[in-house]
Amino acid sequence: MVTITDISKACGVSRATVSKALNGAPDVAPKTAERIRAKAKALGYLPNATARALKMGRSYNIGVLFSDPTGGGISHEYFSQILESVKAEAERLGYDITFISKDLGAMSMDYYEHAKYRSCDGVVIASADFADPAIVRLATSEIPTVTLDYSFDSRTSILSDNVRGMDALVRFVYENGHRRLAFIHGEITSVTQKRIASFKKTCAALGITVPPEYIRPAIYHDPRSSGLATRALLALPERPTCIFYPDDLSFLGGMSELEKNGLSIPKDMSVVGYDGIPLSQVLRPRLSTYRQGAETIGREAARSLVDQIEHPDTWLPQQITVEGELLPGDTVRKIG
Amino acid sequence: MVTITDISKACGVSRATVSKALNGAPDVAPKTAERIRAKAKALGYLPNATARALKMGRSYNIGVLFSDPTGGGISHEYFSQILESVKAEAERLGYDITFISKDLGAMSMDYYEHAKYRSCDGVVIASADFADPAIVRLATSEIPTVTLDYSFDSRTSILSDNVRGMDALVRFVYENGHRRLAFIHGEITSVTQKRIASFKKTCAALGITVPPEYIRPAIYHDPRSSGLATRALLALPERPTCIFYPDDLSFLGGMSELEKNGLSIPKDMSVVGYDGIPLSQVLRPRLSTYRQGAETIGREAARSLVDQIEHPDTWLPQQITVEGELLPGDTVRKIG
DNA sequence: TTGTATGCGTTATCAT
DNA sequence: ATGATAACGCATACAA
Repeated sequence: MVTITDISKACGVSRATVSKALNGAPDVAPKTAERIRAKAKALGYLPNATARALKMGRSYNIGVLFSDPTGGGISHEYFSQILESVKAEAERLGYDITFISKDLGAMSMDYYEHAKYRSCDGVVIASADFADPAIVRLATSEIPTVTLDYSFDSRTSILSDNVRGMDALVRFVYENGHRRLAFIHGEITSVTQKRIASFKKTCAALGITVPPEYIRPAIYHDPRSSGLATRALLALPERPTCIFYPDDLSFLGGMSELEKNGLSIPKDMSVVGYDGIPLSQVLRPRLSTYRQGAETIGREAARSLVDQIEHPDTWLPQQITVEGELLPGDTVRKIG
Repeated sequence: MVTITDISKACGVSRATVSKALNGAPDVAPKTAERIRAKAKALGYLPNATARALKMGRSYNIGVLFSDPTGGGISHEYFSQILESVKAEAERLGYDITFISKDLGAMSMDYYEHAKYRSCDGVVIASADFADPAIVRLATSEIPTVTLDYSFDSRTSILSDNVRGMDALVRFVYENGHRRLAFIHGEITSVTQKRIASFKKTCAALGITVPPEYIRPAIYHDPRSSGLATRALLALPERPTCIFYPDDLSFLGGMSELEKNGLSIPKDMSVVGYDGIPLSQVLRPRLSTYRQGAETIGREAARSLVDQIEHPDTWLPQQITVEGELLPGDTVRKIG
């Protein structure tokens, strides 16, 4: 490994001068600086992030926390899109990303300890159980953090506009003549609560009455549970004309249940999803859904985290809401 | 931040003794060791991975390289599954993982330089363009590496059994009475070449003649290009009875094209995919496909890389082939 | 403009 | 059994 010392010897200057030259400090003669840089390149010098981090107290490394309580973690398209864009933006800003988890090898540690252990300059907390004390500890620590879809006091968060999204979906369905809307929702989280509330509120505003049995619990990203909920809805004396699914993937569970009952979409039953993952638009018929701005969410998360890291003085916590977009698709039939 | 020095002061011993005690060195009195460990815990001491890495020349950090030339990178279910299992196994072994990319912030570097910059103990190279000189540089460097689905000389690689997988699919289709098989393949890579060769070889072994126009190029994970290829196949004077798709996701492009032509699956056309991602088994009809052992592939990659890192003396390069499994599904109709 | 000295937190060597 | 000291590679305050 070629170090700053090697260059200093090769150039006949001190290590300090080399360091300055390499970092573009003003107090070094242009000619010397150039000579040093040329030599560094010739020798194949590479800065050592580890040594630099130790010295500067800055690792240029940010942690990402994807502890999906619902299981799959990264492997859901929505989250992997977010990860991808966090990664891209972080790298653009000069930061690497490291996964934060519990229990590294033999040592047992919580999220906060892991982040400290790796000297992360900050952490993006996505897809976590925000009631978990370990998450709370990290999110309320001195480490800069940005949370996704959940707000801690005096902390920055990036929020997908669940209220507006659900509102848009309900209105879209309403405009197509539907009046009997059923909603299958995921596990109760703050996101779920927002969606349920927005669903009910918009229905009320439109004069739609939603019978309690039209609201069914299921599990996010689990087609099976949504299939069961669908079955329950079909067993009702008065069936809904449109079913809202917790997410696009869960819709697939409903889809197979509907087909099993000989119902075709959207002729016999209209459906809408949520997320707007690429898959939803590749299906036929195209799923009517609401696309969350995963890419924007990830980008903003990285951006505001780095901003917080690099300008702690002028930084203020904020809730950034990222708007999505209604994807009309073809699974809502015009009726009435 | 509480350091080893803080503990040494609090215990009235030297930093050296503290370090030894914390690392379970034999040459420290059991009682002192216990006292020190208790104090460390009481003070909330956390080791500093950065300082440790600088001193020991081992970062306990492995890089993962996901530069999907076909675009999406991590966001394809197959790769995100691999990432997930690499991560899980690495963490189990005490290693964190960092993404390796090109061009971090202002500094332009290639993959090798990035890995050195972060002092990665090793790198898992997945989903990359193995013809890229930057990849070659990394894979043939002194850094321990493991490649997925591609072999470099004297290097360890984890290979999905593409030959066996394609063979199994062809035989399955054959047994269901099909004799006119068309194959839409992805971009030409070593994996693709293996699949095409295995397809042709098995067909030949079964006495099936495959007309050249039954072999169509498309792009992996791109439903649109597979849709176009499907259209071309349907336009032939003599249509195939079964179409092989490059992967499960690409099949969706073919599916919509088939429906557009009023063909139902598998009544009017049989199809098979490749990968066996969860999505494929949630669709109705269930896709007939070959499940690659993504989880095993990731686990073996992490395991053999760490083995190479920790036992460089006894280590030997090896090609590990991971078997998959035929998922019969319901998209191949029994004919004849 | 350049160089000297120091320390970031840790581990390892070698005395004691 | 314990401690003093050096070193990993780098950046910086300060002296020259």
